[in-house]
Amino acid sequence: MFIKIDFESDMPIYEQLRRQIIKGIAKGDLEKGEQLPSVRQLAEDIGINLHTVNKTYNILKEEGYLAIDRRKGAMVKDIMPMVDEEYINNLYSELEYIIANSYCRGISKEEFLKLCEDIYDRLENKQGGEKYD
Amino acid sequence: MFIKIDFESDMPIYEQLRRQIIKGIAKGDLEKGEQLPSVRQLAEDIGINLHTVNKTYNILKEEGYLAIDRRKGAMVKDIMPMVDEEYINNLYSELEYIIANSYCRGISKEEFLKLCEDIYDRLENKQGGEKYD
DNA sequence: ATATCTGTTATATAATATATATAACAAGTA
DNA sequence: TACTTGTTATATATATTATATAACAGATAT
Repeated sequence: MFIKIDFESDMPIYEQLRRQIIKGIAKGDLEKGEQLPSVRQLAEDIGINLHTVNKTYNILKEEGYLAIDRRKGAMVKDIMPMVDEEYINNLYSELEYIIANSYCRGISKEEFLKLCEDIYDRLENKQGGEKYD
Repeated sequence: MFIKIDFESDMPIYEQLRRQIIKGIAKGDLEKGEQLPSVRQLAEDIGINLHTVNKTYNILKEEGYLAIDRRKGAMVKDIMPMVDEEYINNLYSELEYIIANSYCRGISKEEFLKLCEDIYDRLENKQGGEKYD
């Protein structure tokens, strides 16, 4: 896999892992229906504990990203999770904070939107193969 | 003050407080040079411990938002913190995650940019008074 | 001078979150 | 039978978060 954990980071390992898997799905590095490594395998690859991987997998299952089959392990769901009210509220509040912080520091609306646009474009180009790098 | 703490939240109190102060500065609810309540006063108002407020104030001082005078207390700095490389890297990585999450859930680039634009506009209109609500 | 207000420092305590280690289990597969 | 899944349980260690209490230096107001 493509996982890189920063053991010096303030962010918990299980959360770093969770975010990288979501990024992986968004980029298409992880395709829908694709099998993920077993909790033991991934834990060994990264050099962390099996329970930490298990925690991440279960959170992602709860969020609607993964399906977990007791015998086959975890796979990326065919259908991605919904945009419910809770998600929107969270997104709004998170963006409100990030934008407030950027705004205070003098980042203009245009700069900020450009940054978001670039990130979005980079995702969409990655979809369906490695046409661009 | 305008602080509302959610004691059920997973987010630490000191971090909720930190974000609300940053939002307050961005909105202009807290003006540059303005005095903040003393750590004891604010702690009492919110119903939390003095040290929790103190922690937030010191983080915000470290980040360049506040100046703390031992005798007068904390005030909003006249000059806002810089956009250094560390901040940009953090912002990028944070947005990359948020956008990946939104993208997976089917939020289009246009929807996302519109949301950011609205949040930005709302901030800018709040500046310098209550012209709009 | 005295009382009162700042932030600061120190110490202690409790609860929770994070991460690991080890072992065992049920169920499916080779 | 041996090996693979995730799962469950137990235990332990460490770090984070939050609180409580007390005291201190320095400035300010009465």
